[in-house]
Amino acid sequence: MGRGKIVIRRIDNSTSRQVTFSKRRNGIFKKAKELAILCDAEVGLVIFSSTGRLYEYASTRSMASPSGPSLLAFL
Amino acid sequence: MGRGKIVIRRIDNSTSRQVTFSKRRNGIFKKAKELAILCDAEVGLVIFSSTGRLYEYASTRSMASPSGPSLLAFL
DNA sequence: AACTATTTATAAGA
DNA sequence: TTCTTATAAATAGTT
Repeated sequence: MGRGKIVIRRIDNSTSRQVTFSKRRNGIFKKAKELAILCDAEVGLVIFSSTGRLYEYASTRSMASPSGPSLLAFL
Repeated sequence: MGRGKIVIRRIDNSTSRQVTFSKRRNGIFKKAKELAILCDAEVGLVIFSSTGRLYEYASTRSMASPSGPSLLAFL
């Protein structure tokens, strides 16, 4: 899915890893939103980057915590 | 991404919706696993189908509940 | 951050 | 519901 085929293993180069993370994070959030809409599903997605930053998506209020969309803030 | 282009809105036909759900659910789980490995990220994904069935994935133990991977079983 | 060549995901069909 | 395949979409490597 790109100029070359890749093997699914940890990307050693930290710059490349960060770039790939950013691209694929956007991709998976888009997929999550599409799935929720197309299929009338409830979807919760939580991602912690290797640097510890949190990214999350909840398709519905019931997939989120009472105070907002911080699905797993308790961890 | 297929024989035709589609608009992202709820699929009315319940059979089609189920088929699309099954395909896209597999796709997003694959993406989640790849993201976790490639980018050394922690990923938690929870999906409830419109029929109420639960599907989930947690890349690491810390993304899952103590008793197993039921990330949001408390909801 | 943009660009494309390619790979991958998948919509429609069998 | 599993398999196929034409095509849309995601993205790896590049600039």
